[in-house]
Amino acid sequence: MSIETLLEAARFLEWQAQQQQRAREEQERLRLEREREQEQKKASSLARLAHALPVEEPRIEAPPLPLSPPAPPPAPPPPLATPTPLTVIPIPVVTNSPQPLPPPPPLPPAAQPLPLVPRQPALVSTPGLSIKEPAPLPTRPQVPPPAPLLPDPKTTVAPTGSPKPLQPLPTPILTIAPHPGVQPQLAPQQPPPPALGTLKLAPAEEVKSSEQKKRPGGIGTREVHNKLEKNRRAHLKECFETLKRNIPNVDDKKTSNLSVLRTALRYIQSLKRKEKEYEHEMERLAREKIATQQRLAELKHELSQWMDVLEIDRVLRQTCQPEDDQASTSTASEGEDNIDEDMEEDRAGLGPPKLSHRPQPELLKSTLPPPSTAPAPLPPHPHPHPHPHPVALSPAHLPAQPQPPQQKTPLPTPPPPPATPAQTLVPAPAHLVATAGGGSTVIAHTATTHASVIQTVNHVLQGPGGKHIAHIAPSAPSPAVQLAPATPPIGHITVHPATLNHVAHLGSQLPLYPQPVAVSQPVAVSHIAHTLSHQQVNGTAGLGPPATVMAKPAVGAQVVHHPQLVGQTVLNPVTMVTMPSFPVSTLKLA
DNA sequence: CGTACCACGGTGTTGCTA
DNA sequence: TAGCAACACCGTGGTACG
Repeated sequence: MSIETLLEAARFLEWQAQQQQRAREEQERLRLEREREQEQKKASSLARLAHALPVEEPRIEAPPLPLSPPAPPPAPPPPLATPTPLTVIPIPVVTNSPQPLPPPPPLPPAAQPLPLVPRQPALVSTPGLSIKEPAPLPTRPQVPPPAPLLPDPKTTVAPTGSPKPLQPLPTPILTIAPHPGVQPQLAPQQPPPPALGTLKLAPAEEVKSSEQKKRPGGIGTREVHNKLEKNRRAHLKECFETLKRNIPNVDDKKTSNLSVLRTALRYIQSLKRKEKEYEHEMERLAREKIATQQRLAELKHELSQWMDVLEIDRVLRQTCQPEDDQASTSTASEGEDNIDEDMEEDRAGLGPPKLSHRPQPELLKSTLPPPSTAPAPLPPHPHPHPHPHPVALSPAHLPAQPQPPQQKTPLPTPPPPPATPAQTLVPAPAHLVATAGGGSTVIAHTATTHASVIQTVNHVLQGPGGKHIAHIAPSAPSPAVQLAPATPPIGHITVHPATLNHVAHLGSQLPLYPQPVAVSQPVAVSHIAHTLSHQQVNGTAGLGPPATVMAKPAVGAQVVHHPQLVGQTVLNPVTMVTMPSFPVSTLKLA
């Protein structure tokens, strides 16, 4: 504020100086004109008209009024300096008004000018003079405000006439008000625009009191105060406009401040509501995300298990390959294809009905093809399922995997991936044991490294059976260590009656599977054993279409369905050992 | 003491209504 | 078109605060 005031003061001073200069110029010009006129008049009609003077005087006065507009500026200058040059100076000084100046020049002490001027000083003198005179310079600050405005009012007022100007005048000078007659002249000087209101209020008494008050801190403080208040309101207004701009759907100019506030309130409330809604939405999405991630983890786990199984199977087959050459082996398969293949092989003269070993290519093929290849696959590959190789015995088993038809019948639906914990699946070395004891062939095809299973197989192999084929394809890595923790009890073990003894030992021999071993349908096993003895193991026994194998009681296929052994089907007379913990565990004994 | 805030009153403008 | 209400603007005085 102080800065502004200073600036204003500076500007005022400049303006004042300019005004003074102009006033001087005008005054001089007027003087010259008057002098010239006077000279002319005098010269022309001195002798004739003695009245000429009065007429001229009015003229002279008149000019001052019209000139007054410009004059006013000079007025403030009342600065004594200007007047000095002129003889009139003294008068103007007192009145502060430019008008005084004009009158003096004309000297024509005629009627009007004189009375007016003297009155002003007199009236003002008491209150105003004391102030103005003592501190001409200090007074400037007060004068300035009026000055800038003066020009306009004067210009407008002056022409109108003496009476009208009076009203406007009072305000500026403050003290002048009382004198209507004087005011007109004075008005131009100070009547700055200072609010009309103030002017109105300016009745003499009030003005005096206010002036007195103002003296101390007076007018200056009030003006400053007004200015501050004005700035404050401007700022307030700006804030309202800013607020209005930030509120959507608000008319630019037809909304009052009150409506702006109300609209803003509503807008803020709506934003809060939206915020809450979005928070809830975010929470919901977060929960959904967590659930999805869990589901994804499960799927990954299943996939990893399946992949392990596939890998194990592949490795197993690769490893089995050499042995197959020596002893006929068969991969799990009950499909027609397998049989057909076996048949073909037989035709090819690969060998007797026994166990026909597959050439590696086939094995690889069977393994390589992804589970997807077999839509309704049998245990083998319908899905990378844990027990894709349910059948490991008959020669037909090896090639079997690819065959879809059979799969349908035997193992209806591949069980969902075992819920077994995600153990690290270590490709279990396949154990293929081929022994030719008493003309019987025993093939153990296992995809699990689990010691207990292998042990079992070995044990079984040692038994008195004819052909013993064990195909164990656990889905789980089955390292003993890993299985130990949460190994579900062995589901079912179907064993040839003759091998029951040995199987019975499983429970005890399986260090990791202390659980009792269940032997299912020993009767059926007998059939199996019987059929096996008749070359059914190799599939050449006329099992017929794999799809119907199950239906054929003669086949004596023993199918053990364990909740977790979905899709495991043993078409050939075998003993299937299912181990829940393992994706696939099949033990077939012939 | 300077500044800011508030309240009051006056005035001008604008839009609506009888 | 006059009257009215609503609104904005302004000046002014009082008060609180740093």
